[in-house]
Amino acid sequence: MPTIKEIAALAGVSRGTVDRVLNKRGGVHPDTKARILEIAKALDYRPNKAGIVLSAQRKNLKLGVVMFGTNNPFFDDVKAGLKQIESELSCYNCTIYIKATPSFREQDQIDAIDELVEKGIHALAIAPQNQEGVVKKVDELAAKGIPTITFNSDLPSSKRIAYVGSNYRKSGQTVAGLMKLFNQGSQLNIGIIGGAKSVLCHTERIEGFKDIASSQAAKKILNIVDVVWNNDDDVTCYQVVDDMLKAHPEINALYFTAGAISGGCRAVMEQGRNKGMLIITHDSVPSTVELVKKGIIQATVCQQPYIQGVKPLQMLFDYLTTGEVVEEINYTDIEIFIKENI
Amino acid sequence: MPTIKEIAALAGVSRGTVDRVLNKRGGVHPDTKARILEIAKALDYRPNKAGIVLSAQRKNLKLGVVMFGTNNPFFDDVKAGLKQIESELSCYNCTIYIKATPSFREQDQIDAIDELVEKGIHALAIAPQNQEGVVKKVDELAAKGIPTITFNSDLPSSKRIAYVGSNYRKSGQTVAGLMKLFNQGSQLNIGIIGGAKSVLCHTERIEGFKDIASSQAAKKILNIVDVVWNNDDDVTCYQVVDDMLKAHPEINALYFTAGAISGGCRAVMEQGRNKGMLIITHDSVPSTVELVKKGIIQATVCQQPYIQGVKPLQMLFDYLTTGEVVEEINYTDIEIFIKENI
DNA sequence: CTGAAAGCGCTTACAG
DNA sequence: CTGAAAGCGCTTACAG
Repeated sequence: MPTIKEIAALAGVSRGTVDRVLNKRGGVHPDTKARILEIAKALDYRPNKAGIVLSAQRKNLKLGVVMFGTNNPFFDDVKAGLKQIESELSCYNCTIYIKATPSFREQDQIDAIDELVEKGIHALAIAPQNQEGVVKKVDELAAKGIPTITFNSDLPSSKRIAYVGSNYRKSGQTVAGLMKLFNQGSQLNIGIIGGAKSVLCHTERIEGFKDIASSQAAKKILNIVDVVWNNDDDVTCYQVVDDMLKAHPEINALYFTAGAISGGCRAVMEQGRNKGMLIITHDSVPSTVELVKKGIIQATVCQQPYIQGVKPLQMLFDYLTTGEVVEEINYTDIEIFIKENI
Repeated sequence: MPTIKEIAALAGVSRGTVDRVLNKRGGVHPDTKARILEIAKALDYRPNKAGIVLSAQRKNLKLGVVMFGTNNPFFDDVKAGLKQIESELSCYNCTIYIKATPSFREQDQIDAIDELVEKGIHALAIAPQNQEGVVKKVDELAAKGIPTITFNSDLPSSKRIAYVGSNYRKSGQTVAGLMKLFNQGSQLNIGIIGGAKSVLCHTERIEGFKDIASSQAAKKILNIVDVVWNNDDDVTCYQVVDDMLKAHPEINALYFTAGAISGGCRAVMEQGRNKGMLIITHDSVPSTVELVKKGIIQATVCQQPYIQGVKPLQMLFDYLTTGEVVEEINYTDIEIFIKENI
């Protein structure tokens, strides 16, 4: 592998000059520049990451993380990923600041970002609320030269450099596909339990489900009877499912598109409706895993939460140190778990 | 983060001495050693990987890879993983030598290992045939100080330091679990198509399938009618499936536990038996993906082949440079793909 | 526009 | 048993 030192020797210049050219720092005579680029290309130069990272330690990088919904157990796995990458990056003199805003208030998230900027962060990873103020704030940071990566939920209209998370529409399609397979022939009368109408990922999953359910091939099999909302709250979920099942004795399948699943399942069991009831959910919080193992939930479709914690910070660190171009859309895998592989 | 330099200053010794203690190179006065260890512990010293890797470049590490079944398209994804990690490690002055032995002959694989040792490899990654001679060879390398990691297929009785690959028994169980869900209530009469009786992973999958099929809960639903072998060969597979279907008109489900799937599916289609036939397979070679998309195959259970290429070399490199303790058993995820998420 | 030097953290060969 | 020095590849602040 060629090094900057070798290129410098071949070009008859100093390593500093080669560095200036290769990293586009400017201020190099065009002829010298051309010569260096040619040699680098001929030798197929690729920078040595260990060298870059070691040198970058003097920058004392600071990365900020902002996320909402701290009290949702889904985020426990995300946090585990954050802890892991934090421990790795701390060896490189890189500090992570995490701000979790329990509420869904726009201003809280904006304040959190401001506090981090105050601390001097060089880049931001955010699980954002889909609100205009947050988009504006992200664009503001971009203008200041602070790159942002969204995770778990995207802000496609903002100037964020990348997104790491689920393709929610496709995961809703996958649930519909599973239901189709799980009940070949006979009809399913389906109750859908969403989280909140205002949360994009919950509605996108339902859209995805409908993509398949309303297709020619599935029209007669997947019959959506009702859609209710539980605000990710267990007590509410118990109530709405209890009501829905009483109102619709024909329901024989449930699709939980968000959290608070166990409350809803309790209603199913208390009404003695779990026998013959097909239940598919998302994510693998402990209470869901328990219900899958017991056979109450037949399948749960997951989105690699751990990776959602690790990858954004890894990408930002690489971006800031090696200047690596980042992939814009990084969908996590849509993983299907049943009793046997959970 | 504390560094060796800082510890040396605090202990009043040179960095070389700290290095000797921390990396157990011996030859340090017990008192000095104790003092250094105490300081390192108090400061929670963790070595800087960038420093280690940079320094390790002078070792000019060589890693060997041996794998069989080159002509099996399953290994294309594994090879893609190998290429990726090879490109990464080449920046660190680390060379990868790959030997693919097309045959299943024991001696070929042993010869391949010997050639690599001749080249001076510091460690070996091998997708091994489960044969006594290979086990002995791996133990021989271990005695020489050359560590081995198995991938795709394990040699648990050997002195290999780790395994990266599928838990085949569990993946067979997962297929049975899917079949149970896919046909709630009515009975499935199942034909199983294995690869070769002598290949451990094929038989383990069948054992796993039987674990579930013979359980109290599934006895009446999952009825295994016949088990045939195709030697991972398309022509053979067409023939055995053709015969099996003719002999057993009651068969309404097929479990392909190995390769050569498309040949078998052709037999199903030519007999007009695909309507109402539940087919579950393993892995995602292009022809299988095609059949899943067409709806001929309902689901395929995969084992992260790309990771099986990347991880063994990554682990060996880390082991040789940082001395990191390696996890012994590294099961890859059991991934379920259906039409919607493939 | 360019170079020389120091430094990031770790390891190694040599000298004593 | 221990230390001083050089080196892995890259970047940066300074001098010219």
